Amino acid sequence: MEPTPHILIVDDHEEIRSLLAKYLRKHSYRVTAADGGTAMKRALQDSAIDLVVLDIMMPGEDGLSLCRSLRATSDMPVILLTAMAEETDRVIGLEIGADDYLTKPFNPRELLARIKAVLRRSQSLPRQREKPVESRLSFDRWQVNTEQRELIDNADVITPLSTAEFALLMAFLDHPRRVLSREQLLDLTQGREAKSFDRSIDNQVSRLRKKIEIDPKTPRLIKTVWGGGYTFASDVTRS
Amino acid sequence: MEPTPHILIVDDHEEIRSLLAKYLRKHSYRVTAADGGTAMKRALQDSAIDLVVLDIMMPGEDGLSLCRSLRATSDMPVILLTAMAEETDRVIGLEIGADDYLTKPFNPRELLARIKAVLRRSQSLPRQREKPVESRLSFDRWQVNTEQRELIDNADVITPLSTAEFALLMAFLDHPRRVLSREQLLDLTQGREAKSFDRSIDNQVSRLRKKIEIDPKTPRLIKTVWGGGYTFASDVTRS
DNA sequence: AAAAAAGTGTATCAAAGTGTCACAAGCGCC
DNA sequence: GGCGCTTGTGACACTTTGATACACTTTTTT
Repeated sequence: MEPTPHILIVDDHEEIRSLLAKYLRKHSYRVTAADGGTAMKRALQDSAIDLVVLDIMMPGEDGLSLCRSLRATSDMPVILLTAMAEETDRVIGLEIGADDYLTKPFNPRELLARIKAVLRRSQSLPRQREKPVESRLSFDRWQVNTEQRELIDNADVITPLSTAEFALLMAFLDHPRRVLSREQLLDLTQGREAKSFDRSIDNQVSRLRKKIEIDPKTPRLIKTVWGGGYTFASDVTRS
Repeated sequence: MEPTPHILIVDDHEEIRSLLAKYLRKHSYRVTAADGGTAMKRALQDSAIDLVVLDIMMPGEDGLSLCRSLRATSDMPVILLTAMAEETDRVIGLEIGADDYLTKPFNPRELLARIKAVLRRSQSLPRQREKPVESRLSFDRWQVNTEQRELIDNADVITPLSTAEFALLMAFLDHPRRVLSREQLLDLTQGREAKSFDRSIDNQVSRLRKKIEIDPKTPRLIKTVWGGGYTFASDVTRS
């Protein structure tokens, strides 16, 4: 009974990040997006990542060396993306230890297939992960079924969550008791930047509150921080 | 709209302190300087510091152990300064958890660049660890639920607090029986500097008094110190 | 002691930020 | 295609906050 795999996308292009994130989420993966090496390392620290999709061409520390350093410390599965179809790149990539390789432009469906394949392969032989896998998340009076993306009540009543609601909830559960700005939440849930006057997070918060709060008018779980964002005000336990 | 970051410089050399302070202020950071561990701890208590620049070679308690103790209790970003370019020092520094590292002599411009980089990183995604989970605070006839950001009466009546009111109350509860100037309160509650003729703190005090004082006209908890600021005139107990 | 200056309390107002409803575009699914 | 569900946008009401104004208090000056 595995929880939903958690994919980390590392790419400096905002559109690619959000496109892939959206696509993979729709196919019920959990997704975190990072715009470079620094963000990648932080995400690996903060979350239990199962697979990394890594763009090779990035400003700053480039993808190949990131992949190499990743491989130096763990056996995290990696799928490389590149703009060039150079055979040499392919060779280098696989030599470095990438599990698979895709050249842009590619069909998201193809990436999905590769991800499935790599995960199946990597899960067949047990690997040691950076963090123990969490099986069940619970907070307040709720339990989260991350596979079915639904909430379970004390009384075993099931409340389904939409893709966006689930992503938002996971962002909060990954960072409880911390003020998350709307920008951060957008990045965590969709890997995209805010438009001007972006109110989508406010709306999702409103929708999520209706599902998890006893009285949505006076929320006790998702607190508003005026001028700052939102905070998840409850303990989260993994069991 | 982020407030200006507040940098704390810890160095025993007066010239270095004032030089760096001047330079960073010119680049519109807010700067506090400390000549050693004691002053550093006081500054961390009294102000909302965003990043510490810490000299490793200091008489008394040395920089490395200061850095270690800093890390033990918080995840404050730290940049270390050292006179020696020893590789071992670098390794030790980063192992201890410093975010970056600079060897003297260095160009102030370079320090500036590192500060920017570290702040960007530390603000991009909040870190995993956080202060120890809050206990219950109580004073006078009130109990504070810091998680829910609300006040609870003797008779279990709940009084909600706005974001700013809660921040102000926490500033007082962290420094009971001490005179806090309006500038300090602004820094502690919002991490910003006062505009000219800034009366926002006075306003918030007025609003907070209406909620916590029995008779707001003759306050017993938040006392005015004429020409000095305000004082919280009650014991605070954590349970 | 009176007058002036400096500092404070708070009502009032405007601006900024937030909650949420209605609606439409998009998508998946027959 | 048509239906239902999801999600972002725009709109509007409401809340929170800081600025301003003025009355009042405390201190300083004369």
